[in-house]
Amino acid sequence: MGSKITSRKIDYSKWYNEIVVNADLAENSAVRGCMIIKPYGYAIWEKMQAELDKMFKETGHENAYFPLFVPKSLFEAEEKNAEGFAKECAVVTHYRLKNDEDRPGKLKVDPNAKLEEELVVRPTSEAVIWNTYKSWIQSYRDLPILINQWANVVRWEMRTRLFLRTAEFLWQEGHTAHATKVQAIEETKLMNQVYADFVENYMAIPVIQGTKTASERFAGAEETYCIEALMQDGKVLQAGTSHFLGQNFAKAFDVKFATAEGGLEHVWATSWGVSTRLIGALIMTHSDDSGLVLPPNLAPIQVVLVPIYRGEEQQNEIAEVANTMKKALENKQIRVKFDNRDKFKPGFKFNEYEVKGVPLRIAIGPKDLQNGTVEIARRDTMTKTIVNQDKLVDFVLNQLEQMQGDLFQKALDFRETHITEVENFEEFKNIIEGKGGFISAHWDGTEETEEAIKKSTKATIRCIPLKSKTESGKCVFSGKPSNQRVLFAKAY
RNA sequence: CGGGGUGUAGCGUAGCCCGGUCAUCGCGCCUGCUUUGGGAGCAGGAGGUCGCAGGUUCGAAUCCUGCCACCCCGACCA
Repeated sequence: MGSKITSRKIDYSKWYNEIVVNADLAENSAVRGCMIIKPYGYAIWEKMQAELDKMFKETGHENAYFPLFVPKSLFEAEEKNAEGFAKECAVVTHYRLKNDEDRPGKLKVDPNAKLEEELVVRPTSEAVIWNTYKSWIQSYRDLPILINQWANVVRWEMRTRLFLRTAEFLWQEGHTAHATKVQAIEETKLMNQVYADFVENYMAIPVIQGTKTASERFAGAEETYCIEALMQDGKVLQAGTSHFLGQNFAKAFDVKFATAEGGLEHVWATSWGVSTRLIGALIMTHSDDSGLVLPPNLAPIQVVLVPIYRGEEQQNEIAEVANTMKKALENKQIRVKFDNRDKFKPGFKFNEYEVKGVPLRIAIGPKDLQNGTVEIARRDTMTKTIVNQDKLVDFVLNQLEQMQGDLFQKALDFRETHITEVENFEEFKNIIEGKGGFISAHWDGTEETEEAIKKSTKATIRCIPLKSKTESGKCVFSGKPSNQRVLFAKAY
């Protein structure tokens, strides 16, 4: 369990649920496969939102909001996209309930309130947005359109998994329109880079950037860029995608613009998104047996102050010192909580904040008052240090920065030791069944081989990495010639 | 939709084979006192249509039938 997960036999879902429930992050909802995010978990999401939003704006994007309901006729306009999502759509067919005469006090759907046209609850918003863009775009002067939406979407998956694949989830979806193919592809790559930067720098999760194979591509996309992250149990999670949509949506929704040269052309599109699935990635990358471990850059509470005292007089005395420290730390933009609740003992609080993954805990007791010190405990290493009060602020700043870097490095080391180059299919199967992680292998580029490997091992091609050298070799499955290695893994 | 499993207090559970002081225990909750440098102790207390509906029986949490819900495995998962 926890950080020492090396065996594939461990019941990972149990470990995961344990952390989630203990950490007050979420619990299963009465609604099938949906989730309830408690305030503390939501605070993490808000922090992620804030940082991502900043990055989107720095790259020229604006926020907007589009409807939750998509009329079926609009939804089916881009055929590939519609087909890809058809099997997981929640559909609104009626708009009214009425009293059930057979069961007093109960309601039933009013058959007279059937909608003329069904409404699809958005599984993604391309359709409704491109229908809107049609009226916003006439000239090259209207381009590019660089819009992002923060929203919820619904995908009626047959099987759900908390945070990783919930029926309803929160996300952001960017939808851009460009005058040229080159610009659209640049946008696609740019956002892939933004995601990689965010996930690595804020979440301390190393990712591999790459492109998807045709079979793993987004329905309706011509190219899908992704970031893939390795979890502690050896499985891989797709953490974010950025799609080059070509002119597919422009053609489906008839979005044309007048060029500077006087021509009329379809616009080029991209879409990109990350979701609350990232919270799952965060948990599965850093957590250990004692609960969550949050990277300082994301932690809603970075430092918690726990007083230790005997009697009201001493409590007041310590509270005064603690409040002074709190102010000093807050002056350096550190997020601090002083937990002066008298109902709980220190040991209880220590445990509580460990479960919640608070990076640093400062304990102040009578000994510290006497010595002018505090005890500082680090969540990731579980080490304690006695620090002089006058050096507190510098120490904390330094430790937060250190911890952010250490968490990333630890995850990176784990990943680097879990990328295995293999040359034959026997080896391939052994790694997948045993060690797990990424497998770097040659692939002949055919869908048949990809499918056959998936059937035989459950491993899929996670991506064709952007940073990979060309190298000639033989396909690990078919033996046919190949000029590049791709990354295989079992995925969530 | 297939295969397996589970429904007993807010949560986690014992009891079910073999029907009869069996509604058990832990956590949590409430009151009081003592506690506070690693999840407090003691004493007292509140809280349950045993998933639902039938049936068998003198008697059902327990046996039978049907239904419902949830979980796990699979199919599915841009």
